[in-house]
Formats: sequence, C-alpha cells, structure tokens
Amino acid sequence: MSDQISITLPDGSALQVGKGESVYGIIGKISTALQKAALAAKLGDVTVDLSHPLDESTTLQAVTFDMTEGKEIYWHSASHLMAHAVKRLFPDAKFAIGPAIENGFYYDIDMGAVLSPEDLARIEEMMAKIAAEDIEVRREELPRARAIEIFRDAGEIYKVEMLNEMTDGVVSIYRQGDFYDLCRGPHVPRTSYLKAFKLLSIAGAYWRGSEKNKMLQRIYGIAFPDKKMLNSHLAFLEEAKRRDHRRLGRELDLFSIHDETGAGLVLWHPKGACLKHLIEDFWRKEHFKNGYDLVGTPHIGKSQLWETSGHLDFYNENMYSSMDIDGQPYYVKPMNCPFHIMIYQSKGWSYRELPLRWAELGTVYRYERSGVLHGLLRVRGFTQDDAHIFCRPDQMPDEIDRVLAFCLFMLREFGFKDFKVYLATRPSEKSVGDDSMWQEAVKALEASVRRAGIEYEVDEGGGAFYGPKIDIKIKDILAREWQCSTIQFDFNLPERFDLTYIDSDGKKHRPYMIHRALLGSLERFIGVLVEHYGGKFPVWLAPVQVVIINVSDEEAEAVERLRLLMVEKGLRPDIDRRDETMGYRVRDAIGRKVPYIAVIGKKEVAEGTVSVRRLGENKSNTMKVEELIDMIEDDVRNRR
RNA sequence: GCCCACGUAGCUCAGUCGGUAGAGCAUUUGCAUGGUAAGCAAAAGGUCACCAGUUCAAUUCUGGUCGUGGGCUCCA
Repeated sequence: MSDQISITLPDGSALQVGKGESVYGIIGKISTALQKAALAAKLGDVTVDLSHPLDESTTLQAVTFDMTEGKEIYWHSASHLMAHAVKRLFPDAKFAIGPAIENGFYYDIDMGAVLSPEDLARIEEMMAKIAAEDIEVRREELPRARAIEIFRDAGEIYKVEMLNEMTDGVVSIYRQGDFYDLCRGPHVPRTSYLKAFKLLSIAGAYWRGSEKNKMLQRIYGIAFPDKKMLNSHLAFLEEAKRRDHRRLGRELDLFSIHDETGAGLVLWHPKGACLKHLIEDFWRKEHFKNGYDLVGTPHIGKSQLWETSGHLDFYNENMYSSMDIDGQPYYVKPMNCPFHIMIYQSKGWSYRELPLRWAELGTVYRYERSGVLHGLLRVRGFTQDDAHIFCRPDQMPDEIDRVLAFCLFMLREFGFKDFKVYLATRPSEKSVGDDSMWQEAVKALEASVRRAGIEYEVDEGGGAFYGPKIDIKIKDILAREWQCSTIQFDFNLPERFDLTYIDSDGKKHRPYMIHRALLGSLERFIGVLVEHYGGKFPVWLAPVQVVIINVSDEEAEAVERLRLLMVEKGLRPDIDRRDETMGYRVRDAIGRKVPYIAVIGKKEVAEGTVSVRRLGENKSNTMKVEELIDMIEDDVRNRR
C-alpha cells in the first residue's frame, strides 16, 4: 500500500499528498490565501475540522466564510466563544443549546444571575480577551457514557439530558482551554479566528421551546472575520429600523394603535385607509376577473353556529367571550367560513353550478396573547381577504391550480419576489377525514406547486387537523418570514354542516371545500408592504401621487386649478400653498415620500407647464401639464 | 401567557442620587414673498402611562395594572 493519497479538488484537479496530512496542510498546498481563509473543509458532504488528518483519497473543498457552511461554522464557534466568556464571568452558568442561525448565533443559558444589557458589554470584552489568547480549539471523541459522566460531574444538566437521548456510541466534545462543550463540530481551529463580534440582544427562551419547561436566558450575537463586515451588518440593522413599518406608519401618517382603544386594534388614518382601499379595489377587480363572486357577512353570530362549526371546541382560546343578545349568547367572529357555509346552505345545489368561489374582505377578531402583538403584523382585529371554494372532487386539481396562480400573480403585482412555500401534511395526532382524501388532497397541492414551478418545502405533519394546506410566506427586511397567503383544504366543515350537492346520478354528494387567503390579512400585508417599499410606494399605491407647489402667491390659483384637473382625472394630488419657502415645502414632500413634486411659478403659468421632480432625483424637468398627467396615468396602468 | 428591558410635550430624546421638568422638530402668531432637502423671531404646549404604598414631600423608591420593544410559545 502506498503512503500517498489523492485529493480531488473542486476544479477537478488532483493533488498527491502523504497519508496522514491534515486538511489544513493540504489546503496550504493549494494556496496560502485559501489556507488563511479556510475555516473547515468539506470531504464530499461531510464537513471536518482543519486539523482532521486524511488517510484515504477523497474530494476536498475548503470552507470559507463566504459559504453558507462557513458562516454556520464561524457563528457556531462564536457561540462557543461567548459561552466560554460567560463561564468565566459566571461560573455557575449551565449551558443548553447554542447554534448558528440565519443571521448570527445564540446560546441558551441557565444562570442564577439575571443578565442585564450592561453584562453584554462585559461578556463581549471577555470574548475579545479569549480570542486574543489564541487558544487552540480541539475535538475529542469519547464514549457517550463517559461524556455523560463528565457533564454530570460539571452539573451540566441540559447536556446530560441531550446525551441521554442520543443513540450514538461515541460523541464529540470541543475543548478550548478550560472550556468544553458537547458538539458535533466542526469548529474554527483557534479562538483568534473570531475577529469582530457583537452581542445584540438578550431574551427569554424556554428549554426545548416548550412553555412547560424552565425559561432560560438567550443571548443573540453576530460575528464576522473583519470589522468592516460587522459594521456594514450593523448598518443594515439600522436601515431595517428605518424601514420598520411602525415607524413609517407614524411618519407617513398611515395608522395608529392606542392604549385607550386597545392593544392590537388598528386605527387607519386617511392616508393609510386610502392605501388599504386602493389594495381592496384592485383585489375586487382581480377577483371578478378570476371568476369569484363577492359575499358579505356580519361580525357576530349565535353560539349555535360556532358549536356546529366546532370553533367553540377547537378554537376557543382564540375567541372572545360571548355577549348576551335577548338572552342568547353571540360571538364575535374569528373566521368567516361558517357564514359562507350558511350561504351555501340557503338552497340546494346542482353539480352543474359548482364550483362556487365566494370571496369577502371579512374582518375577524382573534384573541392573541399579549406578548405576540407586533405593529400591523400581529393584531387582534384584522381583515382577511378570504374566500371559500366549494367544488366537486373532479374539479379540485384545477381549482388548486387557479388559486395558486392567482395568488402568485397578486403577490408579484405588489412587487414581492422572495417568498417561501410550505406544503403542510397530515398531523400525527388527531385529525379528521379518511386517509385517501388526505393523500389525494396533498397530491393535488404538491402537483400544483410543481406545475407553478416554485420551490417548496414539505412541512411534515404541519397541516391543520381539518386538512392539508399550502402556506406562502413573505420575507421582511430583517429576513423574518411572515405568513400571508394560505390555501387550505377542509374535510371538517362540509361534514359538520352536512353540505351536499346533487350530482348527475341524482344523488347527494359531499362537496370539497377550500379556504384561501391571498394577501392573508390586509393589516399584515400592508405592514410587510410598507417595509418592502421602505415607505416609497409605487405611484399606483401612493396615497398622494403628486404634491403641487406654487413659487409665490401669484400662482396660488394655478396650483388649485391643476389639483382640480387631476382629481377629475382620478389622480391623487395634494397642494402645498403654505406660507413657507419652496425649499422647505420640497423637503417636506420628499419626507412624505410622495413620488412626484410639481412646481408652478410665473414661467410655468405662462407656458402651461409644470416643473416636475421625481422622488429620489435631485433635478427637475419642465413639461406640459398633460405630459405629467399622462406619466402618472401610465404608472398607474402599469402598476409602477 | 412567559423572560428581559422600557413608558417624560404631537415626534425624537435630555433630566431629576426624592423638593412637580428641558432641547430640537412639529404647532400657533408676527415678520420675511420665497425657483427645488430646513428664512428669522416669539408664544403655546407636560397629572413625567395609570392605581396604590413608603415619605414632611414621589415623575424619581416599592408593589400592582395597562401599554410598548426584543425574544420564547402560538398564529393571518
């Protein structure tokens, strides 16, 4: 046997090296720059430490920070560094889990002392110190039983719990100086690899995510191989703050939420209500085009309805308590479906009349626990762009296709390109409907998603108890995902209300029922929309499309004439004739993020023109009044 | 609901180691009549979230309530 092995690199070339050479050494033979940047290496699909010795021929790819795997390793190592620092400062701290996440890392820690934001600075300092000590990070493999002993002796109860649930005979721990942690790895080889880091926040988190368990303290942080990258990330977080819909909602005078009216209850100001109505108008128009009929239903209903629907059983904790009307209990609706079903029940249906597509912008009220409320994104009263489709089983695949296409069309018209699709299947616990129905429905959903050519993930067991569903989530500026669209099968309600139609065989059959919301709720959708556009709405959605400014009092009338002309054309102009300098008024209009500013002075009056400045540009163009109107109308037509 | 932090003028924030508070912007009123990102000046504006307690005295300390923020859990 030769003592040489062959290493295949990503570019297809091969490198002959001595047996037992470390990954680090091999990468050094490729390039010293790469050796410096490497955090770990991939042998096929397996990532290993740089110190890992190679005994067999294999493929090898250096893992650097610019790769997803690289960031994960880097952040995971940073979380160990943080834990190390915490242990030095708080020797009694017990560690739970400390993974890398999409943007950084966290560690869940159980400690006697309550951490304050000032402690974060101390921990950061200690991290810098440990990084400067340039301690070697070493992997150690040992029998699980031995690891249990070690962690038990150290009082690390959470690690012991995890170890007890593992089945591997051998586990690995990583040591850096006096600190060690149960960990699969890989990790960076020395603490000095961790250059620039920042601890961002401290929060509570239940052990294993269950509220029955103890609440631990979670510290979030981020780390980068150089200071510049860290700074630009911090700048990004600042930018995200500027785009926060709660801040923009106030600045642009869109909405407010008051202690006096109640948490999670939104008051729409004129500008916000205008935006909402523009979206609703568009929504209605498109629904008619797509073969929907509109229905309308009340905000409250008798308890009997909610008993039949089952909501009082399975949705009770989200419903507000009943009110007494003539001695009868009534409930505010948390969902629109039972009402739509009652419309269905108002007459008999022939198979020829299906499918029925009934849509309603229905406002529902749900009790949400106080801690989850969040601006417009999580509220207690909201308007769903709801619809229910009643169809024959044979129509179902086509209906799913149509809904999905319609949904993607709507989201794209609003400028969303980044969304994630989840296909949620039958939950393992209680659920209704027989297996064949579930399988058929899941198959239809999956086929439809495939046909639409979008990527999706299967959320195994994530369906509702009453049927499988497709959820489409939109990512906000902070990469948080918000569920907007949902397409759900319902095997429950048709059964409970005994829905039927008469088929060609003259017999009663059970229709399929699909719930769907495309935008989800208008509140949440507008919240996401505000952040998506950073408040700079496209012309077709801007509550004010153009601010008309006069240069001096002499043009006051001309400004009003133009306003009236535009209003007649169905545009949304605003005039600013305040007794302020032009510079002030232009600045104000820019601050309000109005897409066009039109200035009228002596010259423009004489020529029938306006001086037009677009938001984001600092030059203006003089054009005929008609040209400006055409431009705006063109923007609206093309939904720009 | 749970953990932590926070709540001072319409907004953004100072401040008071217990003696009832201040700035900038916004508002109002004068003056200035301005050509594309803040003209000048003055005035007005606060039960320091709310309710208790400790104290001669609470916006400040303690407790509770409501609300907000970051998370956890749950969801459109």
